[in-house]
Order: sequence, then C-alpha cells, then structure tokens
Amino acid sequence: MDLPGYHLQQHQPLVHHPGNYQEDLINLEGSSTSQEQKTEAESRLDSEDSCPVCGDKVSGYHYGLLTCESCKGFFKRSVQNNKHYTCAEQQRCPMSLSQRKRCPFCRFQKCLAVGMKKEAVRADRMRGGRNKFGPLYRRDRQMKQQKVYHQSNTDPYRIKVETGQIHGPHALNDLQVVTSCISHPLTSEAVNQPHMYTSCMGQSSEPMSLDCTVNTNRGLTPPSLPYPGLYHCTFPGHPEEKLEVPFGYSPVPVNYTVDSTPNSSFTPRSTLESSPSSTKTLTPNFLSQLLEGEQDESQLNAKVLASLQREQANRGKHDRLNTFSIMCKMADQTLFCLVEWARNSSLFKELMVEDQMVLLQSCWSELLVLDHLCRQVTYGKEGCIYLVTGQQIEVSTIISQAGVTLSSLVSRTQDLVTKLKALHLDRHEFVCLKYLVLFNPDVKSVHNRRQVEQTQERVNRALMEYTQQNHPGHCDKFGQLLLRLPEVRSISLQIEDYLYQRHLQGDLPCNSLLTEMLHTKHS
DNA sequence: CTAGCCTTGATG
DNA sequence: CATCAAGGCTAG
Repeated sequence: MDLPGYHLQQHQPLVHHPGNYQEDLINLEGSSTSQEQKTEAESRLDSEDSCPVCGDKVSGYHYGLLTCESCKGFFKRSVQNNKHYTCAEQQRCPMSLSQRKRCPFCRFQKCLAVGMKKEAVRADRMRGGRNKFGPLYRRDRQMKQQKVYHQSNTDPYRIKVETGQIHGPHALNDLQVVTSCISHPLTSEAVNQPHMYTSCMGQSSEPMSLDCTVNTNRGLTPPSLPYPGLYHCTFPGHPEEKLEVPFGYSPVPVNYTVDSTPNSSFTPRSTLESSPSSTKTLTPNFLSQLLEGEQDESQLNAKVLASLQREQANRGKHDRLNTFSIMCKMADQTLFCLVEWARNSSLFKELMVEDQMVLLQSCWSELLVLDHLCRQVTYGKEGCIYLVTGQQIEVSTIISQAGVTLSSLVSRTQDLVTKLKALHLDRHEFVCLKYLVLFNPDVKSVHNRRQVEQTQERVNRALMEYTQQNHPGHCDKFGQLLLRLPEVRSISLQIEDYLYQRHLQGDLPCNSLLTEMLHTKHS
C-alpha cells in the first residue's frame, strides 16, 4: 500500500522497509519487532536533522532554513541562473534522496514551499560574510532548543502515547500519533485534553454508518436540485441527528423584500442573555446573534474524534484508513458542520432554498479554510496545526512528508495564520468573515441577488463598526481583515483542485459530502 | 547538471 | 579569532 502525498519513505533514509502506514498501525498494536522499533526511533531522530526538501542530511542553514548541501546547491544554481523548469508529470513528483534528481521543477517548487528564500541568493555574488537572515537563524535555533526541551518534558502526546506503547522516546512522529489516536481510542483518551471527553461521548455509542443518507437518497431527489447531500444528510457519527429539510419548503415568501422585513427572524434579544462582549456598536445584538450559531470547539473536537474512532474500529485490521483518508474525513465532517451552521442560521434561512444551495456550493471550501484559520488563530501553537479533533501536528512534520502541492498549501495557510494572529482576529470578526463569504452576491445563478447583497452589506457594516469600536487603536483592522479574503479564496481554490485530482486518482474516501461538493463543481 | 568539498568574509 | 552561511570549483 502506498501513502499518496505522504512520502514517508523519503523521510526515513535509514529505514529498511519503505514507510508503510498500515504497518505503522500494526506495529502500534504491539506486533513490532525490536528491529522495527529501532528503525522507527532512528527515523524519528533523523527527522530532527533531515532536509525538508529531500530528507538528506542537513548541512546547515541555507537560504532561510536547515537543508542539505545538495538542495542548497540546487537552489543556488536555480536562482542564480534564473532557471525555468517544467514537470513531465502532474507537478507533484515525490522528493527523496534517490528521486530528487528526477524532476527539477518539483524540487524547486518544494524548495520554495518549505521556505527557501530567493532573496538570500546574492545578485552580486559576493562571497562570505552574513546576510539579513542571520538573526532569523539564531531565533530558529533557540526555538528548536526550547521545543526539544518542551517535548521531552511536557508534551502529553508523546509521553502518554509512548508510555502506553513499547516505543522509546521520539519513536513516533506527529502524524503517526494522530492516526494512532484515532485507531486506538483508549490511548487517545489519555493523550487528549480531559475536557474533550465530557459532554459528547455518550451520545451515540452505536456503530456509525458513514454511508449515511448522504448519497443514498440521490435517486429520490428532484432533478432540479442536483445536490442531495447538502440537504439530506446526517452527521456521520450521529445517525440519530437527522436534520432534513423538505425540498419543497421555502421559509420565506417569494415576494420577499428586505426593506419591509429586513430581519423578521432576527428579533432583538434581552440584554440578560450572554452577550460575549460589552460592544457598544449600533448593532451589538446582531453580532451576538451571529455568534450564537458557533459550535463549542471542545464538543466539536470530541464529536469528530469519536466518530473517526468508531469508523476506524469498525474497519478490519487491514482495511484501516490511511493518514490522507483520515484528514479527508476530518474535512468532511467539518464541512458537514459548516453546512449545518449555515442552515441553522436565521439570516440564511431567510433565503430561498435554491439560493441557499448555490451559495453553499460556491463557498464551501472557503468556509473550510476560514474555519481552519480560526481554529489555528484561536488554539494553534506556533509551528503546529490544530486539527478539528483537538489533536496537533507539527507543520514541519507535514511539510517534510507531503508532496509539493500540499506543502505549498500548508505554507500559504500558515502564512495567513501568522497574519491573522498579528491582527488579533477574534470570534466576532471571524463569524462576520464567514457570513461575508457565504453571502456572496456575485455567485452566478443566485435568484434573489439583492437579498444576498443586502445581507452581506449588513454583516460588512457590523464588522466595520465592531472593529472600529473594539480596536480603535488598530487603524483599519477592518480593511486589513477584508484584505485577507482574496488569499482565503485563492487557497480554497487550490485545495479544490488538489482534492479533485486526488479524487480522480481514487484517493478520497467515497460517500462523502466533500466528494459530492467536488463533483457538483466539476459537472 | 549534481553534489561534495573548498574559500571567503562579516559578525559576535 | 572562531563561526558559519554565502559563493566557487570540479569529478563524476
């Protein structure tokens, strides 16, 4: 079995057998030999100083980060000679010690994706001395030292998992830990924060049916509504939560006008109710009501994690989901929650169902990206990605094991996280951005364009007032937030392309809302 | 073209 | 003066 996109083998130059996810899982179940354990430990130690581009031995900081000598030279030649390579494949060639020579295009792309800096190649070819990245290297070194100290002392992930298993310290990388948590609920319970196992665990202990109603109703739905999954589905892990909207039902009269009843379903609320902040905006209740639809993160974590664990448990030992599939399932369930969020939103309910569908079809990936970004800004630690299950993966682990496209996606997204963290994006602003993305009047085939437009403008105004009132010192936070949206869109489009490619290769788990969304756009 | 080794020179 | 990231050189 191979692990598409996660070229584990590149990363483990000393491993005798190529990286094999299924084997990793089996090993975790206690069948690994001491030889295998040794190689895993070796590979873990290797990953500490292996080149993020090809996995070879690091020779020092070059052009912005720790790389090997050959990638340093390759990057230098490429930039100095202004090389323009082309890829004979799909621009996602694997990069490893043995394969790095095959495709200079993908190698160079990966160099850029992991963060090698063209600016560090000197135009004047001056030798010796230091450049402006000197301080960066020093900080990086300090950070790495702190991280090693932190991990060996306080990181609950590694310590708990490893004491639970037979492995010595650093035997597992983050991805293996995350996936093994899903495969071994008992282990992960010890691994994750205790608060995650409070409210949701008992809700549905029966086996999940992932091929819930997402696709099975396809034949029964009217042809005019090409998108059965969107409105006929249950949360994968919660069959009892059946939330179906009859297709003929439209909550708003056809002759709806915004001016006569601008927010019929948006009644002002008592001030006794939990208002998350003391905002003195003209529309404080409007914002707090937008915020009401937000799901509690720890409940969401537990729900998704439990659902994935159930799915994995129901699979045969040799039928386990691989890392990529697990990530897809996470995205799929997040997507499901986002669709639910929209459908439960009073503003959204005011739209006609057809418009609801085209809006969601148009912006689902942007909502996913926004949701991910908010999670990182709120919970993500420096250099880590916080998953919807509450688990964390180090960015460097992903980048070192991912293909070119995925690496660049992760890098772009992390750059955006950094910018949003610097802006101190809060929950109110995040909700507004979600609504701004959802109510996009430029979507083709929206019937009631004016209604969408006016809602978007209303949210936009609320966001502007909120940022001005709550961050008066931060000049133009509003504008800065809006300026991030084009990048969100761009990333989401790249993700759609990537996922569709993987889907065509049969890498995506079937029967998912995700694949259905991808199909709708490409049909 | 690749990649290992060599030379250079600002920085602390 | 040691360090170490730049660029240079060259056999394969």
